[in-house]
Amino acid sequence: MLKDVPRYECLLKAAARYPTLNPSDSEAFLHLLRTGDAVSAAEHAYLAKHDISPGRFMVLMLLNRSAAHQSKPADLADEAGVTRATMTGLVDTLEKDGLVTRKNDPADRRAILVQLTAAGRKLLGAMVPGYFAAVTKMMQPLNKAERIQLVALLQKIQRGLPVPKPASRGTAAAAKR
Amino acid sequence: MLKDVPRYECLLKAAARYPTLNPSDSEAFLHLLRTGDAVSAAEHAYLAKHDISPGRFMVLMLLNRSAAHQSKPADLADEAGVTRATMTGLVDTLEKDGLVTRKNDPADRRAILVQLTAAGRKLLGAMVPGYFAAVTKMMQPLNKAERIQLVALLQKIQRGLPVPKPASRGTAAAAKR
DNA sequence: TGACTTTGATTCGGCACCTTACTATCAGTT
DNA sequence: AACTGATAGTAAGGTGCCGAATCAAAGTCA
Repeated sequence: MLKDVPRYECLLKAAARYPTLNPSDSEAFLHLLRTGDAVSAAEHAYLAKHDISPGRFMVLMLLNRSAAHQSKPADLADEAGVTRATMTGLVDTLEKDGLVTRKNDPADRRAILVQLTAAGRKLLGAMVPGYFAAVTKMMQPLNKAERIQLVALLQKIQRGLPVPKPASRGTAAAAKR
Repeated sequence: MLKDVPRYECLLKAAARYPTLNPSDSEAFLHLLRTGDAVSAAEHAYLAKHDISPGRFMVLMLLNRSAAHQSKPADLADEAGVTRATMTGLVDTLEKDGLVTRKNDPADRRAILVQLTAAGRKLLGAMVPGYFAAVTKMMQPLNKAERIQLVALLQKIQRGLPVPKPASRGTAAAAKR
């Protein structure tokens, strides 16, 4: 992802060739992509120290949040914003590492329940405090007022955007009616 | 990527369990990740209409920017922020689609030059105006003052972050001395 | 009940990206 | 000229994610 955002004057020059290019818009767009990517990379780097990917970490956090420490893959996929196929893969590797187990859902024989194991809870206990500390450190350069401002600006953009995509099946059907 | 950012009150509750969790920081962090991801997905969706990936598009844009419409893969990789191995793959598929060609660099027999073909220029001509228009549309919800504010906030965060990572080889050696 | 649509989970193939490990080539030192 | 070390490009193998296709089990409605 683009090592350096072009300087504003370069954008101005480019705008001469492309009438649809708005330098200020493009600048904001590029910075948003770039910073989002950098933050995401920093998160990835922290999680990698514990041998876990962002996707797997999210699954663990979602399970940890639920009272019974268990959920159906389809629900996890919807909450995490990934496809069910992807969730199958995530659960596969988590299970291989002994962090979750699969068991049959007594209420629906098609479904299974993914459950956090003791090892999974232990791993979370060991890494979650450091995770939040890392998040705080990343946001350090902004004071509280600035953070609020940032959230407000991001939300404005967000609302104008088509909902991400991995709608998979559930939401597609839900949207149709 | 997390379909809905948790509401602030949920973050407050979570903070009770995890002393290192700062709700305001986490909220900003989550929104940044989420919006960055959504914007990137929107870009991806636009480019997909022209059967091209963000990575390949970036290569075409970088080539288009240079006067001779040609560059060495190593330079492209550095500018695009990907590894050289990844650049080999990107150029492979671009070449397969006839958008660029590889030729030997007369000045260095290890190197090659990647060159934009007429088809590549034609494709860019057809899609770049729409691309910038889409960018502008995404940033529509923000007025100019807000965009400037956003860029300023993002830059503050950016500067506190470790430089992304795919340093590959060039910068690693450069940084060592 | 039987025929339909929906939903849950999975498999498969594909893409983009990474790291690691090579083979050429070049450039500086002795 | 030979030695050393950096650099150019690539191949191989792995990860994370997606879309499409498949199959079993529910749900729905005549």
